[in-house]
Parts: sequence; C-alpha cells; structure tokens
Amino acid sequence: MSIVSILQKSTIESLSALYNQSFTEKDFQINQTKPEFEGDYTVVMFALVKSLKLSPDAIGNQLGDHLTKNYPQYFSAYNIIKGFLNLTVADAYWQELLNKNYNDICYGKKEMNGKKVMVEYSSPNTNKPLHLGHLRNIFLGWSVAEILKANGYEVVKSCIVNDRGIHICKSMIAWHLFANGATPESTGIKGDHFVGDYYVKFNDAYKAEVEKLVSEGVDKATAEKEAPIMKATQQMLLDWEDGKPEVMELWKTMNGWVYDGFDVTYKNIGADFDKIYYESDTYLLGKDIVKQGMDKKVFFQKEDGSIWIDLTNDGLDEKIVQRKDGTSVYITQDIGLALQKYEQYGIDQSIYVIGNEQNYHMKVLQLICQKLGMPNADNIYHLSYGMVELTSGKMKSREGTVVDADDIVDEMITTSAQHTEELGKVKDFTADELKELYNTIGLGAMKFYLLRVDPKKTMVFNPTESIDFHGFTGPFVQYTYARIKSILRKQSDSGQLAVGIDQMSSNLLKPEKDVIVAAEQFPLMIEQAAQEHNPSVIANYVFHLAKTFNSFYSELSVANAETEEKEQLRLRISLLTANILKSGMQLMGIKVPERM
RNA sequence: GGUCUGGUAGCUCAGCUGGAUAGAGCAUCAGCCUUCUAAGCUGAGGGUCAUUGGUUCGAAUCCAAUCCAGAUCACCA
Repeated sequence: MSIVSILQKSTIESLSALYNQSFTEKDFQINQTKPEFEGDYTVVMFALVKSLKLSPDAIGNQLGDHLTKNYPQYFSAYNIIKGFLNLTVADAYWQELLNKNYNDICYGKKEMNGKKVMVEYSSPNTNKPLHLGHLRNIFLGWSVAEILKANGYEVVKSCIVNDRGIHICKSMIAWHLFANGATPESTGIKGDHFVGDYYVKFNDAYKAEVEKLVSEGVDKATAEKEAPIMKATQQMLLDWEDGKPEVMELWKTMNGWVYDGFDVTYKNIGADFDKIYYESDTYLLGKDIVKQGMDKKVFFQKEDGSIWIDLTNDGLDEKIVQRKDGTSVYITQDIGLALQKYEQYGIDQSIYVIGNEQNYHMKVLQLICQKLGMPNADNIYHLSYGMVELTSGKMKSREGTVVDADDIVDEMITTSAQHTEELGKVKDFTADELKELYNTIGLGAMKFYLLRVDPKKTMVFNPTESIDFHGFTGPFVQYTYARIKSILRKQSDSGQLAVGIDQMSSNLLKPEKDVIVAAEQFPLMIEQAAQEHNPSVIANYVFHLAKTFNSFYSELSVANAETEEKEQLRLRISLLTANILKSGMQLMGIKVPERM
C-alpha cells in the first residue's frame, strides 16, 4: 500500500477516534508537502472545519498528535502552518520500502487481472510511407499496450490496413502509366516510398489534366470529374471489385512493395502487432449487421433505398450506413470489424488509437454499436490524439511539408552518433555496439519527445528541440541510468551488495530520502497512466526521478560513503532507481544503455 | 451556423477530481569537473494562468458569457 493510502486510512481512523465522526478519502485532501516546508505529505484541514466546528489549527494539532502517537511506524513528526498539517514520514517506512523492493525488476507492476484488451494503432494507407503523425500514433499505441500489460491486462495489439479503395488505385494507375516496369528493386527505392512517389505522380498528372481542360473552357467541377486519369482510376476500382485478374495482380504486387517497406520501418522503431486486419477482407463486413439493424428498427430506409440511423436524439445528425446501390460505407465495415474483434478475441475493452479529426466518427461508431446492443459497445474507447504540427504550421502533403518517418528516425540516429562521438566516452565499443547505442539514443530521444506530451493535445514538432539531448529528454534519462550502472559495476566487482542494512543507525539525509520518496510513487504512476491511457504520465515521472537521482548523485558519494552502512543504503537507492528507470522507459518502448 | 477541443514564462510543455509564494525543460546570465560518466549539478532573471463576471474560507483548476485558434458536421476513407 502506498504511503498516501496509508495516510488516508489512518487519518480516517484517527478522525473517527478523536471526534467520533466518519469520513471518507474524499472529505479531505492529501498533497505532497511543498519543499519549502518541513515534512513529506500534507493533510489539508480546511475541508474538515465545517463538520468538526473547530479551527484548522486545532484539528491539525489533535490529528498530528494522534497520528504520530498511534502510527509511529509511519509518522515521526508533524507541524502545522496556516491550516496545513505537514507530516514527516518515518525513516523506517522508507527504509523498509527500499529493502523490500530494491532488487525487484518487476517493482510497480501488477498481477494478471484476467481481462483482455485490444489496442488498435498505426492503421496506415498503402499508398504512401509513414510520416511523423503515424509515429505519434504508433508510439502511443505501443506504449499504452505496455502500460496496460503492466497493470495486469492481457493485450492484443492490432492494426487495420487500408489497402483498397480509390486512393490505392491512384498510385496503381500512375505506376501503370509512368513506371515503364520500374520496381523498388530496379530503382533501389524502399517499397513504401516507391509507391508513394506514384501517388504523388498521380496528383501531378491529374492537376495538369484538370488545368488543361479548364484552359479549353471546361468548368472546374466537370474538369475534375472528366480528367482521363481520374476516369481510368474509377474504372480500375470497379475492375478491382470485379476481381479482374491483371488489376488484382498489380494491386497485390504494389501492396507487397509497401508492406516490405513498412516492415523495415516497424522493425527499426520496434513496433509490432499480434493481429493485422486488411480492409480488403473487412470492407464487406457489416452488411448482415445492417439487416439486423433494420429488424431491430435501429436503422431506417429512405425512399431511394439508402439506409440510415437517426442520431438526432443524441445530439448528432442522421448518418448513412448503406448507400442506395446497396454498397456499404466506411462506418459499416467499422461496425462489422468491431463485432468481429469481440467475437474472435472475447475482449473486455477495445481501444482505438486514432487522431482527433475522427472524434465525430468514433462517437457515431460507438453509439451505433450501443444501439445495436453489441456486448462490449460500452467498452469501446477512442484514444484520441492531437495532430503533430511543425513550427511553420501544419504538415501538408500537397505542399511537401510532411516529415517522413524514416527520414526523421535516420536523422535522430545520425545526430546521436555525432553527439556520442564528440563526447568520446565509448571509444572501446565495437562497431555493432556503437550501432546499437546510436539506435537506442536516437530512437529514445524521438519516442520520448513524442510521448512526453499529453496525447490529446495538439503538439508542435520543433526539429532543433527534438534532437536536443539535454533536459527533459530521453537521453537524459538514459544517461542517468548509464551513470548508475557505472556505479553498480564497480561495486559488484567487490561484492558489496551482500551486506544487510535492515537496521539503520543514522537518519536518512535529504537527497537520499528524496529519491526514495520519488521511487515510492512509481506504482501509482503506472496505475494513473493506465487509467488515463496516457504515457506522458510515465515520461514526466521518469524524468522527475532521474532528476532527483542526479541531485543525490552530485551531493553524496556512493563509493566513498561516510560509513559502510551508508554505502549499502546508497547502493540500494541506486539499484532501485535504475530498475525503475529501465522499466519506466520500457513502458514507452525506450531502451536504456549500460554505458553511453 | 451547430457540436467538440484548446488558450499557463520568449519557445515547448506540466499542473486542471479546487489548497501554501503557479512549476519544468530549452533559450539568456552567473557558478561547479585532481573525487562513482559535466548528455550532469547549483543559482539568477523571466507570468494580467486569453478576457470579464460568478460559486467558495480559498480558483490556473468549477460555472457562465465573450474573444482567439483548431477539428468536425460527405451516398470520401
């Protein structure tokens, strides 16, 4: 149990003993004591004043007295300042916490709880390579999956690949027209980029055709419809739906190139999936559901034959679920897939990592699932994240301001290599070791930068800032870890960690205690991060712990401690910190190096 | 126009289930490497928490209105 819970419980018990009144945790507030005051945790008295009809200071005195007398193993001293009861937590508590957990690499993680969650993330189109926005999505999805695992959930990581449709046909047509049989192999271009280039070529050609038509006197709307390349694309989509062999062949080949490219990127950044869905398999799902929905009178048909749902009572509009020609729309297959996920995996919760531009869509999807009575509809959760913008504004593919995922990752790794070489601390590393280190640092910087911000907020990507390795960054935390490992290596050589220190003869010094206090909060942070589906909780925490440790490191020596006992204590503090930094970073998909 | 987000230091962000003098990092300035890794540490300056009203012993935090920015409201996906 955390010290905050202990304090809550014992305060409730004390208040009941003192005043014969019962309270709950919600009746008073507990905060960490501000550094300028004496104490570790603070009970705020004001909320109790009304029901107890006593002054804040009077309650504080009686409560502080009672707590220190009856729970001496937890609270050793108190003071009252302006209605705030500041309690000093007994060294024995911190001591015990440290001794119990210092060597536990699973510290903070929970037992399996028997619940299953699916996290869907990444979900790319197969007509262009991944970009910075996908990276935020992927890192978020992966991290949330890890955080849920740490909280005891079984997690299935999934991905829906948008591999069909008019936009895919665009790059196919462009390849057909302009490639002269070129392939990724023949050009040496990575498959996803190769296909993406033809998507761009399509748009260029299309634009030129439209302009030409307009200059010939055709009005713009007609020109956009009648441009030959667009008509060819639409024909290709029909051919695809008919399963025309040569179209299917081209489609498979080009998607294959894209998947080869994606695989490389995923591997580089350490992303993976347990289940991949393809839209070409799922796009017909949901047709049965439309029928069922009609029977249940959830849906209704208009005179032209199209099928709709009326969501006006829920503050939304009417939404189409099937076109008048009987084909299904985007949301219909989503309903089908939502049900399929549940049927295949029996998941208790279904998380969708999707940008906030689809808030409306996801709200509609959940409402429809609920109205259809789908078993887990209430447990659909849209992890809605904000767009990544540049300092110059939004990324726009048409203006070529999109930051490519492979490019930015390469850049981060190159920068980490330069930086590491300048510092010259790992000159004895082999080429392979160096490569691994550069990857660890570069990717660590990248992931930390994207995960440290609250997911739901729009964030600004500043290239210069993102490759900074100082301060609130991944490399800072990695560096702190490497420093600790350096201490531990030296000490374990001399077998130091064997000696017990269950009884301390001297008090904890401030820097020592600060680190333990921070370490004690790790389990709460894992819980909070899971509740909020928010990896930035972990990023902020891990940074705070690393910072606290660095202060400790600069003020006190482990190797040359005043006494044997202090040396042991500090070794344990160091080991505990290292373990937490490692598992905390792991929750964000970031590795930590033994040396850097 | 309807709905939903957001507005905190020069910049990027914490804090938002109400509590003490609003915190970090970057940038700027001043110190600290003969002692466990200076990718570090210590300190300084920097704020009308968009604005106005309300609720409260107490508001960056809750409520209302206003201003500003963004998203969305397709028989597109």
